[in-house]
Amino acid sequence: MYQVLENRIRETLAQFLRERYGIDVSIATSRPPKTDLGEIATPVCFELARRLRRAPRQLAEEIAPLLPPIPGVERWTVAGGGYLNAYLDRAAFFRDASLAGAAARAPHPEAPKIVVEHTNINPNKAAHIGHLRNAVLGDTFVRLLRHTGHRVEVQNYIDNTGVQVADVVVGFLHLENRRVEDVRQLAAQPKFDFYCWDLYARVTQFFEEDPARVELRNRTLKAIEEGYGIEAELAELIATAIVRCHLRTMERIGVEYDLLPRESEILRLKFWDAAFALLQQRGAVVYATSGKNAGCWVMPLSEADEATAAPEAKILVRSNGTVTYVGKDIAYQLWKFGLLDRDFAYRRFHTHPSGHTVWITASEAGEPDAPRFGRAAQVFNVIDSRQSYLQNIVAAGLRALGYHEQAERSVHFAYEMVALSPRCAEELGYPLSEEERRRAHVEVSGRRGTGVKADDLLDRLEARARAEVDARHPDDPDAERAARAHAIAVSALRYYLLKYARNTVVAFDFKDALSFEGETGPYCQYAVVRARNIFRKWAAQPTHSATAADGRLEVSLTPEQAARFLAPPEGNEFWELVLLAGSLDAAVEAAVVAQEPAFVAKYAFQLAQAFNNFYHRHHILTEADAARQAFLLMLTSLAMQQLEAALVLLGIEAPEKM
RNA sequence: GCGCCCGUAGCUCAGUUGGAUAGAGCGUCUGCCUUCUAAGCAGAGGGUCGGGGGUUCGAGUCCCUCCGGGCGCGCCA
Repeated sequence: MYQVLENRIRETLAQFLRERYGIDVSIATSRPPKTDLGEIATPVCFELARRLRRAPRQLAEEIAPLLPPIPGVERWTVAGGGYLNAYLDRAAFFRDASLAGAAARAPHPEAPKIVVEHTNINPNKAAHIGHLRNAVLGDTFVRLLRHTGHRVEVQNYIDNTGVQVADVVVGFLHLENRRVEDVRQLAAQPKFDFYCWDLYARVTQFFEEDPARVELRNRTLKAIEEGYGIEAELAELIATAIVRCHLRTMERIGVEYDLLPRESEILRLKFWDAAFALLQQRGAVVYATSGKNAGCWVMPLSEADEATAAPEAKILVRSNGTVTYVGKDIAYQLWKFGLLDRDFAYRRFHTHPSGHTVWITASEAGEPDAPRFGRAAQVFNVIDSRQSYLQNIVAAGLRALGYHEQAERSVHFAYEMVALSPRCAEELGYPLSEEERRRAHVEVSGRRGTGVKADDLLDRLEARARAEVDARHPDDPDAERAARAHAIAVSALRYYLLKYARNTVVAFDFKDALSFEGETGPYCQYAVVRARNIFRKWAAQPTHSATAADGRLEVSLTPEQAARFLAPPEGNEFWELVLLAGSLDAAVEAAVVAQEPAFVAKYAFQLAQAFNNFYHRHHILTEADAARQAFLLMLTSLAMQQLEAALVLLGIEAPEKM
């Protein structure tokens, strides 16, 4: 609702200034520090003052009385050195916000498609907290985009033919001397991803002990890429089993996908050949005949500099003819935009708990009723910021092909890594040097098997939540308590990963992550539960049960009464809650524009905090004045609805009881 | 060496195209449960926004510079 008012004010003001002063200026708006000063302010007169060479305060005083009426705006004042401050019609805002609710905008079926690629875990070991941050950020951003009416396709890229899978294959074959059948049995076990986590770390050690063993990896990788022998068979087996483990893990926190594109198909269907032909055709790659890159196909990244003699270039095809990761990524990015003259075949792979189907790519025999994947108008790649160099090269590749618009619309949705706080690393038994102990954080290494596994963390969160739930509601059915503990655990985890801005390194710490108090997901859920309790008890009163049976709040309150309860000064505290509750749309829009899901997390917490404060000060069920009680109920309803909606966008569900 | 990011309260972090008196959580201390659930609320204390210079009506925010820290820069992915 707030955003609607903001837009009205911006448009009206811009038009007014154009007509009266002949000036085109973008109108910035902000929230005044206190509601005494109004609800929406603009410093536009300062900008105007510069252009017209007049005093800002004088201009503001001249403009304020002349502004045309704006629906929802009661009056204007001039404040400070020349702010124009709008005072909203409180009762109208309350009514409109309550009526508008928090419904998502329906996407147009023909709207341009946005592809969001996230998760992308190497299918050779269990997921860890770093992967959780990726998935939670990506998933939340997808929810925000869909809520604002965008058509979104979620892709989770599976690098099933890479070095990491090859290493685990080497582990099974040469470290453990397993046969395919042995591995097949292991892969059917529930914690196969944990098994591979340890094996992968052992393989890393195995290579370090004797560098000559790397040859094993190279042979294995080649067999996997070309798809022959026991190695390829094992790689397929392992990667598919691990992908299923990852999907299970992500389903625990409410993350779902549309498509799993696999590297094996990019190879088999010769996506690279098509991309390479394009790159050659348009002169975007050159064959190096001399220098350190002799024998390779490279993409020049800068003009040859006479001073340095060696222009910057990225190798796309190695001298042995194999394609680098970036090369394959360029091909994949081209496919996402529908710029590659080929497509995958698709098969159903899995059904999420919601009933949604996840598709996987195939090289042949696709199912005929598969949706049309790819052909995006915009692509977000959720990848940690350590890969920004490579993401830039992918975009440079598109530009080199002349696809400037698609390069612009290739967004690296970057976020900083999740490391461990030194305390946490020591808790986990990793030895630290004196120097590391003084650091803000220490990096984990999947290669060495250090880090916090996603499922372990979730188990701990659920156990902790379960203990809290059991202490409060020992007599409730077991299944209900388990479901609530799960909802609380998910909320704690998702909020913890979403409250940090993307460019903040998260120094993971069990104490913070396992907390259910203060700025946490459970705190936000608790506010919703408190509101629900009020309605449950209110509806249980004999005189109300009839009206509340359909879940809708039916109380009688005239606009005049609402206006009276919201009037300053006594009504200010209510008005501030109304205003905040009515600002979800503005928070979501800001989050989408800035690509920063943390904005919505912060908003949810603020609203929960404001509601808890209100809850504490006003006892609704014992309110004697019927009109006042009706008002308080409506206010509670508004705050609850908006908070619930904000939480759903964060992937958090409030349980009935806590 | 080059590139990107960060430096705000004891700790962890917000601070939306530059805007009004810089905020929150945790921790510390003090109060509040016969009340709609205390996973809560209220209060106290805590700041040269890393240092210096500049831009302007106005800088935590933009520019320059220095200091400190993180991450990249491979015929790995």
